[in-house]
Amino acid sequence: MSDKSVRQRLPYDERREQFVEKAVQFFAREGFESSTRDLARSLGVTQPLLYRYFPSKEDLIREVYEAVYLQRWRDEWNDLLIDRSKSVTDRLNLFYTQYTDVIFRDDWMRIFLFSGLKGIGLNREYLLFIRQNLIEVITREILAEHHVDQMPPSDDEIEFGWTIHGGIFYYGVRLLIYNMAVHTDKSFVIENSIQAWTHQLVAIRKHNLI
Amino acid sequence: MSDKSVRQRLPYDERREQFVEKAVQFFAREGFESSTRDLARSLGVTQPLLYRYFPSKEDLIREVYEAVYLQRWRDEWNDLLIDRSKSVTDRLNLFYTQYTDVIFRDDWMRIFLFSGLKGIGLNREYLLFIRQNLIEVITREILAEHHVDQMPPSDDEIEFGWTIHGGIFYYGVRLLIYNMAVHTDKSFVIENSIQAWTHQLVAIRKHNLI
DNA sequence: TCCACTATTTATCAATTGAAAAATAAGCTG
DNA sequence: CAGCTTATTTTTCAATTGATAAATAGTGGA
Repeated sequence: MSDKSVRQRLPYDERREQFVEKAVQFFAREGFESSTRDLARSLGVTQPLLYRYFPSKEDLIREVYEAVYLQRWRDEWNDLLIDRSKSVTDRLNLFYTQYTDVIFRDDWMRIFLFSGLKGIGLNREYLLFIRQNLIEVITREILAEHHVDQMPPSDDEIEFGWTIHGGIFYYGVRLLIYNMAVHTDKSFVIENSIQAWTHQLVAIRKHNLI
Repeated sequence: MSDKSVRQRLPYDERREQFVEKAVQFFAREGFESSTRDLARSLGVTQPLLYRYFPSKEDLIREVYEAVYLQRWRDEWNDLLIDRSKSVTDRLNLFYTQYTDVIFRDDWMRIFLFSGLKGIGLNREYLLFIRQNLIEVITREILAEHHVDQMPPSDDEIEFGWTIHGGIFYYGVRLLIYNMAVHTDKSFVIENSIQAWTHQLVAIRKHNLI
């Protein structure tokens, strides 16, 4: 508002990138129902300019989703999780420390929850991805390390993985969404979750083997 | 829209109650950004009538929050959780079966998440209530049953309770918010969560006693 | 230096929103 | 049945919304 006269002219791709990047933060903070005018103001441009880059608000939001979801999973994690030169516990500790560094951020958490409530398909896709690349893999690795991997993971065993994963996720929700005073260090939560995961999973498996 | 001429005249309290009750379902389904006109339509009345009962949309929403949160905790649960004539496992099984019957509903889940993202104070109050009346109580009971209750629960031990509780909660989120196909019975999730809770909590305590 | 291209702004629209004011009618009391 | 109370509807408003069209001004190339 102060320096109206200065018209910042950026190349198409650069401006577009800037818009998406800042839109992530904006919508995470204000919710997807906030106006395109407020978004434009926070970007330091006028509102119609947004429509030069995105046909509609909905299209912009879709790009926000994609920016948040698709670019945060590191391919190296796939290798780490099956690296049997390390113990499963070490692998899981390393993975969840890094993974929570990525997702325990205000923008990621809030957009994940916002989009879930709006019923976008992307959430389901993401959860399917997590199941395949994380829950199932870890379950197999734990069973292998304890030499009880004669049969593939059952639905029930996978489900217990979700419970633990959800517990860790919920720690982030309480921390970032509900701003609860969390008196415990993240590493402690991760450590105990992993211990409980391995121990209980083996217990389930052995119980079913009888 | 069909029978405009029929003007249903209800006593003040009755109509007010009806409005709050239906508003819970409406906002859970459509989100809090939906218009008062749509809400009124779903109620079968005209939009200005809402303003005879609530000064503003915000006030109505506040009442929706309260209706959802405050009226769902059963006082008998406080007694159940400390009833040492039963094993802690039995108590927890009974409690979580009933508790999830109450909160694993579309309206409860969605309004809980919606209001959390909007940053209403009620969420924090509710979580503090859960901590005091559930997590802390259960932690004490588990420690007592295993005769390791010389010291009160530590923050870390409470935190692990949250992890388990969050895992169960997340099961509901996947089921009701993300509409994921959950192949496992609720009772199985509860059972394993409880087993993991008791086992891991005692492990933490014994580790700290050394 | 001038011109063409296009990034950006200004001006504007129609639809929707929360909310208030005025008009109407249901139903109780005498 | 008359009359009063008030629950409910009709009408209306100003503000905000997503989106479009036209005007303007940077910037690179001939």
